[in-house]
Amino acid sequence: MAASKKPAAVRRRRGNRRELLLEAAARRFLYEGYAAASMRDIAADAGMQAGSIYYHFPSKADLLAAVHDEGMRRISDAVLESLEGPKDPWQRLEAACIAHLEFLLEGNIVVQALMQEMPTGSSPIRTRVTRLRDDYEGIFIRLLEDLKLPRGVDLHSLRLMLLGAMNWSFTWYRPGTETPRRIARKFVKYLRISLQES
Amino acid sequence: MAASKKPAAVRRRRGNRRELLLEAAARRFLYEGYAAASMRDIAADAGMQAGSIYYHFPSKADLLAAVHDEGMRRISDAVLESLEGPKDPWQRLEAACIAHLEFLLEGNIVVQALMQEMPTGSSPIRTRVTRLRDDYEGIFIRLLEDLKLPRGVDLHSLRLMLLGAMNWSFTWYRPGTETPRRIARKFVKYLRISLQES
DNA sequence: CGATATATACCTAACGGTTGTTTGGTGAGG
DNA sequence: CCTCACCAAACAACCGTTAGGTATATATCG
Repeated sequence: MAASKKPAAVRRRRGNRRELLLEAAARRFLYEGYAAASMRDIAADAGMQAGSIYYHFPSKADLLAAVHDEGMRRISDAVLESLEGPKDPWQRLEAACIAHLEFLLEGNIVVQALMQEMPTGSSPIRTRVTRLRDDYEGIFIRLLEDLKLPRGVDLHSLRLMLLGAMNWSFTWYRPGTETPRRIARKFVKYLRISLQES
Repeated sequence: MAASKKPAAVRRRRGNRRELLLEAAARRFLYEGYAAASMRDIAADAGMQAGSIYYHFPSKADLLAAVHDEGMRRISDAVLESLEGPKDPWQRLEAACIAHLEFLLEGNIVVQALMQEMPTGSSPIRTRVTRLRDDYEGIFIRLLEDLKLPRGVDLHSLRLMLLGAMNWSFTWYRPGTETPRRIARKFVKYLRISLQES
């Protein structure tokens, strides 16, 4: 019995389960929605009791906010990293779209949870989340500017169109048929054919 | 007084409040989400008691299904009606997109509620809703086929791209800046420039 | 070095409130 | 008189959250 003195308990150190909790919450928020996901279920998925969540997060709303923050951070990092290679503006846009879609459709649960539920009302949490989202979409604004498109093309609408098409794919995408990479390439291609000749 | 023999009570005949209930439910589902909207609030908006809902609908899930059915019916009718005028394939596509976006962004609450919440899980309700949605999107498939686009253009992806861009606009659209009509025109234009030369 | 204090990361149990739903009744129109 | 369309009240179940206790790891001290 001396061998099992501290079998797995040693791994349970400062802040270890917090990450687990975040992932469990993201999964529940994604599949059931924020309101329908109960703190008890989330806690159970993370292997703890409902009350224990409040050691890590002050409320359910803050849990959602934390999921959003983490998701935005991860997809932002991935997209920015994808831009380190290519130099050609169209290739850069394509690389960003591929990274965006791959993270959204195959990536971590935490990122996918972003699409399902926005903090409701006009809470301070919501405004902060909105700002994070705007910052992220700013990346794509800059990519479109670099394309040097002909006058008369509204970059604002174009960004909304491209990101909208990609984000909506979250609702219909099922693994196995098309890869996120190929979907992203097609979307960019359809825009490229038409807009490139300046 | 013969004219007001049955002043307002006559309007309260078989199934009259059902419509009101549907509208109230749609509004609550839209603004608060399905799970967060309570039967008591919905009933109060329709001017009745919570229990009275169950005279019209057997459960909350069926209420959501009814909202979906009604919403799909309304937007389908609107889009099909918009196609009665124009003959040119591109004009027909544009007309359909305008009708789609106008109904989605400014139209009836019942239609807007479609975008917010899908029946979760794999319930029979969900599969029926999904089938309705597929039928509707079939309209756009046919419109794209009529365009006689060059080979190599995947109509399936193109439909998903176009409808995705439009549906996602529901998340960012705010009245006052751009009209749904102008947004639809731009989206179609960006595709048209690139794909038309065959 | 061993004993003791402290902080961490939970658990257990309970709180008041809200949930979807059911049951039995009721008043008015046909 | 009877059916339609509701009301009033209650049901158990579940909700987010809180309070208090506890075992473990780490730091402090004699």
